[in-house]
Amino acid sequence: MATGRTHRPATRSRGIPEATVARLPLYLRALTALSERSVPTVSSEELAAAAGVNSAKLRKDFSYLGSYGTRGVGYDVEYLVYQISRELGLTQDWPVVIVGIGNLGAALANYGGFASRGFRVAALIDADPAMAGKPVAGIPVQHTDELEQIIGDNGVSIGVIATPAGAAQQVCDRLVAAGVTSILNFAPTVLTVPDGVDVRKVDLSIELQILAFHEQRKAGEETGQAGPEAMEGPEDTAPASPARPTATATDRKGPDGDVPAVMPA
Amino acid sequence: MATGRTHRPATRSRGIPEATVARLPLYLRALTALSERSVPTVSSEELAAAAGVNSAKLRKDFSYLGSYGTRGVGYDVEYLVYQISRELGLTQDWPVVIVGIGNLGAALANYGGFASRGFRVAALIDADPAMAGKPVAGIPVQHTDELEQIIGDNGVSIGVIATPAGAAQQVCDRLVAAGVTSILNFAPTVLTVPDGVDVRKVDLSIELQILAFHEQRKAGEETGQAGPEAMEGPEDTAPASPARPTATATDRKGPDGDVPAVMPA
DNA sequence: GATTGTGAAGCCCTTCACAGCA
DNA sequence: TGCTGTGAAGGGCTTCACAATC
Repeated sequence: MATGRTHRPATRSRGIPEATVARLPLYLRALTALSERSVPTVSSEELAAAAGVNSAKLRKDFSYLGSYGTRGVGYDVEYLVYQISRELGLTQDWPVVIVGIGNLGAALANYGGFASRGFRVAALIDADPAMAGKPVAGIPVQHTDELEQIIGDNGVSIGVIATPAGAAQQVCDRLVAAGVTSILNFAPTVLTVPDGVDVRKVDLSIELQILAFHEQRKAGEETGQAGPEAMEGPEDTAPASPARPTATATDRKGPDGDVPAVMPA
Repeated sequence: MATGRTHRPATRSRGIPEATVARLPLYLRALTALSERSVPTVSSEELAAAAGVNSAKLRKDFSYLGSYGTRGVGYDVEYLVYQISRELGLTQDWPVVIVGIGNLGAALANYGGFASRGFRVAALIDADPAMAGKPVAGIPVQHTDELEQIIGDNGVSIGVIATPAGAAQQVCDRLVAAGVTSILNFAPTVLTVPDGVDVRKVDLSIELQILAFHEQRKAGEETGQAGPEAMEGPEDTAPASPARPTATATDRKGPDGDVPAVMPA
């Protein structure tokens, strides 16, 4: 997962497990697609396939919301769309501000998935005075000086941070002080927030690194190697392995053999 | 969690739990920052704070990699940076292609976090002929027709999909056929891939929906309400609740009371 | 004295398997 | 008969707490 919760880490929210909450948007998307095709009902098996999960998990998830299905038949699509939307709080309007209108901020502003799900981009905010007034996705960018005013006037409780890493904590502090209690952070920084404020993090490079880990293992398997320790060692392009500090004869009990000296292939 | 694994869902990779793998990039970032400040050693407590996790978890995570610390002292920063980089496969060069050079694709191409972590943007690919040759982040965009050629010539095994939802599966199929075995998907679609191909998903609107869920609960608590079912009901801005299909007197055994008729406040 | 490394306990989540119901 | 809803079992991850080590 590309993400990390910060607040309420293991607390069930009104009996609904976090893991279930995280899947509700997935179900909602699949259901919306069915709804647009005017499909009246759907079985747990079909819906699970569309959402990319297994059907037992889906039924368990729905059981936390209530008994919304009909045995022998399945789930009514429209009804379920409504119930999940309600549970997620999407039947109300959520004004959102995006801070940091670079490439990513602009991408977010243009992202259609927001408007269609109860979110409304109330304002775009950037620290660059040259950006002020310039329309992005049809919304004029406003200067950071007006941040507090904007939050207050629009009753914004959700903020999106798409600034460079260096500015993120400061922006975060101002958002929180102005009344924002939920933050979606795209900057590669760990944000510190007071209790009662939720932070979710999306980190593009972390996802790639996780993929690289698995990719490396595949490469190792292909060539009959066991894993990364068979692949590594001083490379042409990489810095040489730093010597173990304070190395003795008995330490370095890694899971497998010790550091080999040559990189195969 | 902004993400979803698709392949190897619960399989430990060479004894390293998935949850641990997902945190290694976090530790790596914190360690890199310490390294740049020339900090020689760090305790599990300090590093955990910098990475935003608890120290017992961090020590457990590192224990899967081997005994890389020194009791009574802590961890050697440089040594740990190298070991984690190696474990993640970042000591080698990973050529990456980005398909779909809209706002998001451009943001990804410009994202500095890639180059600094062993990833190299080998090519930018877009279906729009008007984009062809146009430089983005200093790299000329190439047309989709050349996709297979590019993958083959550069030995690309990791692809990033930043296209609209409708094009994602088709692009995915072509990437996989050309030899890509890891995909980072930003399109709001569930991708179907053959065994042996990893997909990770980053979905911007899902993260916001999860925040909205918690935000809604906070609002309910403030006003002394228990949860969403106390907040919902037909709203001015939302469509009225669809009637339960085939409703009888005994069904609808939701976790709390039944659907109220009026929205407070 | 300080801090790591790790068995053990507990918790949460997933999966199974089937009773219950339309 | 077909499919949902759910207790129970199983597995993985987190947290605790302390022995081992520097």
